[in-house]
Amino acid sequence: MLTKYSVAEENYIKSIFHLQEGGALSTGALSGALNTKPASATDMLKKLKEKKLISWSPYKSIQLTAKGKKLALDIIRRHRLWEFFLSEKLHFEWDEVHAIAEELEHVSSKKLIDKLDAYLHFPQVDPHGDPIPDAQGKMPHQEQLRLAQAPLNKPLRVVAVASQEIKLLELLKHFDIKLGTMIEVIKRFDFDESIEVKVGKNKTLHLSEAITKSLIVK
Amino acid sequence: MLTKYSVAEENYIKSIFHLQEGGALSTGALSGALNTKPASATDMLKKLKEKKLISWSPYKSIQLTAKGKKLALDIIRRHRLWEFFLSEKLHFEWDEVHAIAEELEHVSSKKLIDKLDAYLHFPQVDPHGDPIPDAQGKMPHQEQLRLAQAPLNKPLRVVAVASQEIKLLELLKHFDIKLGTMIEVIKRFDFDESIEVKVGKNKTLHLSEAITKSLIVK
DNA sequence: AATTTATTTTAGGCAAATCTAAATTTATTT
DNA sequence: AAATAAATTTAGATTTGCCTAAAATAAATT
Ligand SMILES: [Mn+2]
Ligand SMILES: [Mn+2]
Ligand SMILES: [Mn+2]
Ligand SMILES: [Mn+2]
Repeated sequence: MLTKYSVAEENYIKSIFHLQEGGALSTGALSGALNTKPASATDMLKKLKEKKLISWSPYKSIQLTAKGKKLALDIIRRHRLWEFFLSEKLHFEWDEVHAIAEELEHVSSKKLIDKLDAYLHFPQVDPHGDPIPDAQGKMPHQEQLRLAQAPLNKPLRVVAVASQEIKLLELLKHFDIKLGTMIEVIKRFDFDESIEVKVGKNKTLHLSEAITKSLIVK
Repeated sequence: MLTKYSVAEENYIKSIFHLQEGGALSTGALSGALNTKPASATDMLKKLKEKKLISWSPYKSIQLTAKGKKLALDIIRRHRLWEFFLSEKLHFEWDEVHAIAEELEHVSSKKLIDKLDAYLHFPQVDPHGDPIPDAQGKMPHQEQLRLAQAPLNKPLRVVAVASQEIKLLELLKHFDIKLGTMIEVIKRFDFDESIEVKVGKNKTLHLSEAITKSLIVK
């Protein structure tokens, strides 16, 4: 049970977990997310199947096994705890933590992560508002109301962003939108699915469809 | 200049640095320290030479270049800062920090290490009493008086241990000897180079040659 | 239903880091 | 100064993770 996995294996497992949330998971999408080629993904799928982390056969769909899901949640736990540490203690910016956590998440000591968790006072969400699985791999389910689907004229709080893309985070920083920011939808434009919002007290912004789909509010 | 090195390369460079402190450096000693075989060390020496981190030719001696030494000091900086963090903030024991830092030291972000340094208030020594190189790679030179060579009847402070071997650290923990512990040499026994010491106020211990050579005092 | 296009898998290769076994060189004894 | 022993290097393999190009399969069009 104390099996160790390689950095590559862990990155694949985590990506599979994230991508299959969003429905179907193709070899192409998987390799795309990992900056590899489809042929490489196929190689890895064979190995992950061998290790009973996924179920898959040539041309058939990819599913995490219970074992694979458990591993994925553990990696996500490490990733998000390190992100929280980087943001909260070392004062890194929103858009800088992800890349560093991508490396730190592979340091494997269980004791390290549990002590880090305690040191940070068991945070519930990472700096992007994403929930942090606990030591048993339980992850609180989060409502996924996108700003794109939100009702008009109702004050909403930004609780998460749907992507960690640096370009998105930069843009949000420019607009001064972060976790906790209050937003109200004023008007929808069917032409391009853009919307006009009120941010904070007095500022009015015009947000593209891409942005409204990336903001998760409550 | 933003060259990235592999985990294996970094481990070799660090070991070469440490081992050549203690005089001559053989391929066998190097591979021994890294738990590999001499043939593997030779392979790596070729690569490190190629990258101008060491000077070496078949059967000739191994020397770090200026570039190699700089890299070594940078890795040692990362290693010792993480050790300090693990000990000071996460309350790991003396003998647990080394193995984890061995992994953390390879996370490459310069900004991460400098922010960590600041967060820890620029510590001067790691939990084993070893000096931490600064951001420019300067490492304060440390007096290396071994308890084995120390004068009789003089109160001495333990400032470092010469090895991170778990077995040694366990033994020291058993004797309740740590950094800062005051020790006084009472008597030497030529028979086996062992010594009798007074530790703290009232306790008297008999220490083997292996231990007296591993304790650095001031 | 047949054809074309897109996706995925297989085949064959390469670089990194390791190994064992054999060859070479250096060091130590007689 | 040989002979023997020890250390080191080379030769040849293996595993992991990736690649390109070709083959196989599935999906979309005509
Ligand atoms: Mn990663
Ligand atoms: Mn995150
Ligand atoms: Mn290491
Ligand atoms: Mn140390």
